[in-house]
Amino acid sequence: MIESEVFRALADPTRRAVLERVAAREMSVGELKSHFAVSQPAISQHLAALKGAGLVAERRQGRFAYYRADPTGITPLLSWVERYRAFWPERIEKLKDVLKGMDP
Amino acid sequence: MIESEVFRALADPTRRAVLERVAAREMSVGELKSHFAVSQPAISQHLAALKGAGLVAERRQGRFAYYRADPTGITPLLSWVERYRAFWPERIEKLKDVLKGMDP
DNA sequence: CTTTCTCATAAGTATGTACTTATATGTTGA
DNA sequence: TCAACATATAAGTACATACTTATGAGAAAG
Repeated sequence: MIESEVFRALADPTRRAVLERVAAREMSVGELKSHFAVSQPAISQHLAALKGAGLVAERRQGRFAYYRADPTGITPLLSWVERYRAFWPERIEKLKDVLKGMDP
Repeated sequence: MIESEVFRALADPTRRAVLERVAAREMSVGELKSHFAVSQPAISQHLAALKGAGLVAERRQGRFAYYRADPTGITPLLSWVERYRAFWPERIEKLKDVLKGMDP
């Protein structure tokens, strides 16, 4: 299930930090690695997980791989939250509007 | 970190389903169990994880334990999403309003 | 008191995950 | 052509997690 993949991808703090880096701006694996205390394969593995969850996109150029966050990636998460509407009577209505404003 | 606990708690599909049940209405462990194909200890363990993440609250009455979803529990998740503001220029502003409307 | 119930905890197991080092794949520049 | 580079993949390891069965703790009912 895609929902589970997104939640699982975000459950790891290092992976969230990686996502936040590539959300700030597109970045190569090497530059990304320079910000973390883990090996290059670990970064590549985190990126693969984020990509599998639809949270990042990849652009290949020569021997470099540039990653950036995909803004549509957290949609499944927001959709899941939206399903709490019955539980959160009024508050959730505004979130619904946010979802409508997003690309489908 | 509480963020990680929330994401980890929600990463498991059974646990999300449990949370959705107790979000619909307060329920005892036994009744909750009747909706799932896992053992009673498994349900208790899922509830302990959800409680640890602040997603459910417990009410004890005699030999029964009643669980209900805690609406403030997903706040860390929404706060994390809100930190994407720089990445999602306009869309996220509305989500910010949602957070303001919530109990702190 | 003792049995029955509701639930939590303990202990064991199989699978998943986050990392490592080593190596493979493909690209560039000397 | 080939050596250095950037990244991905493979394989191994330590720890986490999702389950199980067995048992413990407390409340209710006989």
